[in-house]
Amino acid sequence: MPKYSVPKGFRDLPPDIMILRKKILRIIEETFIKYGYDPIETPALEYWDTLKGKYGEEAENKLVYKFKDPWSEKWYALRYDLTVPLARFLSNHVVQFPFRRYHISRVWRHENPQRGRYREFWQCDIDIVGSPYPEADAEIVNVLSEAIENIGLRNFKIKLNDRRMLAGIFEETLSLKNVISVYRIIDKLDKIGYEGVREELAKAGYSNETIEKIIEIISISGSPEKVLDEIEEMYGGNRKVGEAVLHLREMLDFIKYRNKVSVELSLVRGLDYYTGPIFEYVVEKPKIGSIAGGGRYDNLIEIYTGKHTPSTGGSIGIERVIDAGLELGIFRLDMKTYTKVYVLSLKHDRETYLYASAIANMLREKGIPTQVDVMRRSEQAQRRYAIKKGINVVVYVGPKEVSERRATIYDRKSGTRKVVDLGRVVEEVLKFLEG
RNA sequence: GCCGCCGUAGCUCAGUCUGGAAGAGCGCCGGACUGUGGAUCCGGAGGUCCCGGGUUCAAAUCCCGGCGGCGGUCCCA
Repeated sequence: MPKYSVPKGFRDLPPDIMILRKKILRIIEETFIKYGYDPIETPALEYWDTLKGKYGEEAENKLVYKFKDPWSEKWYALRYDLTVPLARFLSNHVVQFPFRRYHISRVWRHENPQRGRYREFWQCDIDIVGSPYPEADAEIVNVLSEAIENIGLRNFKIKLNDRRMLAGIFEETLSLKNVISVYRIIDKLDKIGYEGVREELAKAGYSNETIEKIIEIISISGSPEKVLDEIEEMYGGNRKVGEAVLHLREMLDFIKYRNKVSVELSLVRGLDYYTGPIFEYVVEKPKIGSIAGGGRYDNLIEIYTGKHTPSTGGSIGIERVIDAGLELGIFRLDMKTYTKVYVLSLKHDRETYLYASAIANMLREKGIPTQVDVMRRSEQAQRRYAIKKGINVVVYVGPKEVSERRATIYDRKSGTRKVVDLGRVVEEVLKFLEG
């Protein structure tokens, strides 16, 4: 046990992990930019009043980090997601609609940590503010899908539903009491199966007739078009259901990854602020929960700005993407440093070190990440260091090189060694790096 | 939050059952080795045995409570 440890559910990220994370984040960010999204950042800390009442009872009572500032006596909270801070941001800034923004940053949730779940994690969030139309929802799904695919994860599925279908069917047509508990139960369908859902509904006190109706609804499956047809036939008379079916149909027309989409009435999602389409990305193989999710929230921003501002968005959870990719063997933690070249000093005198430093600077000027010895270590110790770090090109500098104004380049991959004039070092090193 | 397993060096763990001097491998640092060995060998550093209490002549080991990690549940990214 280390003497000083980090708080539960929080982690340090050492260089090899950070190098992988940054690579993945770069791919995601490039995809976002390609679709016209621009970055924003907001504070980690918000006033508790800002976040209050947006996520649902359970989240706010147990999951949001909140505390009283001992100096000002004010209540603060660490942000729980990036969507509510966006809504708050809009009350302080004038933007042009559609406002397409991305936000890649940390969020905090006081949950019990386990596989793929941490108390501090990063979300890669995109939103379109201002559009009520299904093509905006479809664009979010397309961007997220492409980003996930660009990372190298191919075997994902997109579960799609609409809050209006849930409300129309369960709350209005069936007029169920305590719908939240029903949502909780049907949300578990994937894990416990139809029998499990039946049992839990019975345990919760619902009549057999009601249970069979619920089962009938959530067992509608097949292609998205077929599912929507059936729902419309059964519940199209309900205004909310009709709106949702129409919206999802139009949305599907714009989705490039339609073969990955399934419309599932058992998809619920916890956050209170969703009002229309909702979706979740899941991978089958590592059992890791969802890797991305989102939906439409037409009423959230109005709370902050006073203006009705329909919006839609979603986010990718980077730690789950990484955990899944590592487990599937798509990613490897094989890069320990960005450094490409190590300049090795064979003698620990001022002249040799100045010469080594000059060569390193020549390489750096060409943008080649280069290290020199600052430990005055033996040749062996320096060589071992370079090997351990996976630096394949070593430039040897000793009294001979200094007096002859030369350098010896050693390439570990090919095992070749070459003595070159000082003026040609950069050029020759580049050849080794490319070869 | 609840249930289960676990906690000994930076990491993986042995030792715990049956109480009696704190260990191994890997990693880290250095050397053998005269200037270009992903080798081999040698040496060195590194410990609150998770924390607190109890039992005992004696606790890493037994008992109680806490904390932390992992898996499940809940929920979600």
